[in-house]
Amino acid sequence: MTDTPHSTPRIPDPSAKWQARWEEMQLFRAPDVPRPGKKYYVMPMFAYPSGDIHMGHFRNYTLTDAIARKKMMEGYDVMHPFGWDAFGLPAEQAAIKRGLHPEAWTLSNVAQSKATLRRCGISFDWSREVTSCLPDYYKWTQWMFVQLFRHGLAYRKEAEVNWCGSCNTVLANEQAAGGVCWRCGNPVTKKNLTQWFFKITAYADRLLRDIDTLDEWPENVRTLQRKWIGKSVGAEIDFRLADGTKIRVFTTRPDTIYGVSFMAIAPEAPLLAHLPMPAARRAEVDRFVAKAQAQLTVERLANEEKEGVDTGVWVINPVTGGQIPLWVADYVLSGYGTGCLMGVPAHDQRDFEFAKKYHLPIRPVIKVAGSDPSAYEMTAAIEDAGVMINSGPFDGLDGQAGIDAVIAHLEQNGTGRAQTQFRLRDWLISRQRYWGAPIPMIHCAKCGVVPVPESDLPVLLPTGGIDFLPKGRSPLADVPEFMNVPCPSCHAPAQRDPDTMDTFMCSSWYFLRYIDPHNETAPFDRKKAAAWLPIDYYMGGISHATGHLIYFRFFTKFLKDIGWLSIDEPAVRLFNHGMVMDSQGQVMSKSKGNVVSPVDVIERHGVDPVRVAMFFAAPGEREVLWSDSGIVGAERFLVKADQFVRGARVALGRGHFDPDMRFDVGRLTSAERTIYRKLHQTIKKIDRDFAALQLNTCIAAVMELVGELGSGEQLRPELRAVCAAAIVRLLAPMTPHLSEEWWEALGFGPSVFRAPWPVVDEAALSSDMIVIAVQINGKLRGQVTVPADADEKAVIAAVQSEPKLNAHLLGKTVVKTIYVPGRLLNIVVK
RNA sequence: GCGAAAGUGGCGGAAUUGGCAGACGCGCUGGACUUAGGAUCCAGUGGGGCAACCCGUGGGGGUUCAACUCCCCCCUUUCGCACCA
Repeated sequence: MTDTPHSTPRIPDPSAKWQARWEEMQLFRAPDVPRPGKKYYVMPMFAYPSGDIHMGHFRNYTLTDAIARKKMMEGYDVMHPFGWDAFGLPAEQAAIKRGLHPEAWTLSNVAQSKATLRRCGISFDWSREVTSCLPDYYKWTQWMFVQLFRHGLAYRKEAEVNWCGSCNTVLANEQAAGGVCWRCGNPVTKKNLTQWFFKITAYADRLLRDIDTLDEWPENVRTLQRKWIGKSVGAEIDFRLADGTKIRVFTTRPDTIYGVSFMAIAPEAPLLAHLPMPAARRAEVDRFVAKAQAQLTVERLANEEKEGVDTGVWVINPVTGGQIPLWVADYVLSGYGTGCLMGVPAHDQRDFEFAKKYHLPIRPVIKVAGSDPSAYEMTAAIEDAGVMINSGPFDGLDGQAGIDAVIAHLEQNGTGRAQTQFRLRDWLISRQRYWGAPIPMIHCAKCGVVPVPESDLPVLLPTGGIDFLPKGRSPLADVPEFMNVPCPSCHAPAQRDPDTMDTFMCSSWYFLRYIDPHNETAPFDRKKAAAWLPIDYYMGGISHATGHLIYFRFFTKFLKDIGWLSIDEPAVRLFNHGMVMDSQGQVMSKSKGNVVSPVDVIERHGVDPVRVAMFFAAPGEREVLWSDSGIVGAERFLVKADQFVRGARVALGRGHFDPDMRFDVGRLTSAERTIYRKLHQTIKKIDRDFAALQLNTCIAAVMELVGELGSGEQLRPELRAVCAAAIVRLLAPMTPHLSEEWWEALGFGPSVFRAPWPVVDEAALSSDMIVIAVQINGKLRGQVTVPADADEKAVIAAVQSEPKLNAHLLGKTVVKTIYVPGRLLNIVVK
């Protein structure tokens, strides 16, 4: 990125001076316990230390920085902490590539990024910094694991899991969405492994229900979470083989039980091996299962054609007693419901397609809106609710009544019951990688799985002499000094768990550690947590909608249940910032070579002009196509503001003045009144736009004000100085260093962030004359200026006395007039 | 395929939520000051027209005195989810 020699006057960058002052006065140090009702906890998602920070980080953190600073000026005890999400695969991969240890690589990135953030003047309370790969942090990550285990929410099971062959590890369901690895994008395969899971499904109902309370979260995140949790209400129904073997299905439509014409079971279903299939069928089924299992998840998703094989086994419908064939089908998911479904082709489109392909009967049993599907050949399934037909004693029952009646019947006969299913799966937490927090569990031949006693935490990740190259099994398994420990319970020789935890475990509770980062006896102090929580403003990217943002809600609820927290939800408000792209609209990435470093830009222009340019480019939630060209306007504006502020001080002469002095509008000149009104309109606009993080229009408002003020010579010196003091403070969240410099130049101290935020003078807003837009037949024809208290009649009279406007009315009849007080008059004529 | 969001000058974006479309800025054009201008200042800048006016917020319909805004259909882009029984 080249930069032409300077085409605008530079404004001196006072950032180093003020950053040192802030450090000295501990401006950003949050109190241990905030004053009641006066706390404000604002945080960006912590960062993955993958190198130095780029313009995207700069944007995110200057946004929370601006919020934090405004809240300080509004008199809040602000906590604005930061930390490092420092465990995880990329560090390992980068370290392997460079021949470094992941820890060395990670910590050097942390140091580099931190230096840059300090250089940018972000108002983080560095005394609360957390780094998830350090033992004083992951000790408590392990502690969390132990608590989950003790409360029955961490368990081991053999399961078919998502495996990334490139990262050589298992992945959580959330990390394998779409059948590809979240980190490297490689297709995911399935493996049967014994792994640790967190029983997040036990919280599915609460996680879903409480989404309704998150009314300051973006609607799209709430929708994504609802769908991800995916609640389905219905029934489970037991079908039987002739020999009595139960085959259980889940359905949301028990009212279609008379329409079942086949059963379909997932190729992965363990039950398949035990079914009494005829030999010829068995061979064909085995071939089909082998083929399905060899397929990658992505391929299977891409294949819209449903395929299956008849097992030759017959099943009895518990309600009708009818015999139906059991098929293996690749569209049945082994992980959802029971891995087996009842095929109702007439009322489920997937079943319909399957039945068409394999010529299975299609029996309509639901009638919608009077048209009886038995009477014609169906071309698609009817999935809407309707009246039951061809259903024996249930005929005529409608919708929910039909569902309830069938469930009642099933329950009476012990062949089924009401049941709710979730799409959400338990959270697979173990990883076969080195760079993570060791799972604090010990496997003893005699005692089974025993948690490491809390007094023995942390289980240190060995750092010396480890071969951490991925081999598909845990590197720690090959470190005997780590693996071999006495059983905490019987003291016999035992083995540690060789796996490490998913990094999302570290990020599920970091917001709690900020509250009490140096506590050595507990993850955090409950009283401090009660005082600081919940997070008032949480800033992050949309990409975490169904991962981290569900996990940290889960942790919050769990910790509440075990008495550590008193809140149900971790964050009151969530804001998804937009991404920063290069000027072509491409994502910045090292491989593309289009990464812009904030350091370079800041060195050339100073911190605050870059901040202004970034804020001014777009509202906070929108993406920004970054180019240096925006800085030009920012610099011009800041030079003007600088001149105005300094000029105002000079005009006033020496001595103190009250920056919040009110003026009696009646005693101001008309020019002064206009400016005084504009000033308070600006304050009002900024308060409103800031709330939505539309800092672009906040800056535009100040630009307008500065433009209207000009040199300010038309104003009495006191008013001019008051305007200057207001501008300095209104800009302070956006231009913290320059505002400090100006605040000092105006004669105030010690920091503009200890000064009060300007308050709107409502009396200043009113005006004696107002401009009314005039429309004739809905078309804008001009304006009239009338006294502010003019009524409709007076405005009409003003229009008629304006020859240009009146010309439109001559020879016409006024049909009606619409008057929007203070805004607009529309005259409809014929 | 389903869902969500978006589409406004050459560009980034405004529009008090149904009330003067294009605020603010970049860029561009002309002028001033200048040895110079890539500084600064002044003026202009959606399109058409000498003008009165006309047209204009992806396209087409509709509701309304009034539509970027609300409703219906379509197109494009981006992002989620992707057989969840």
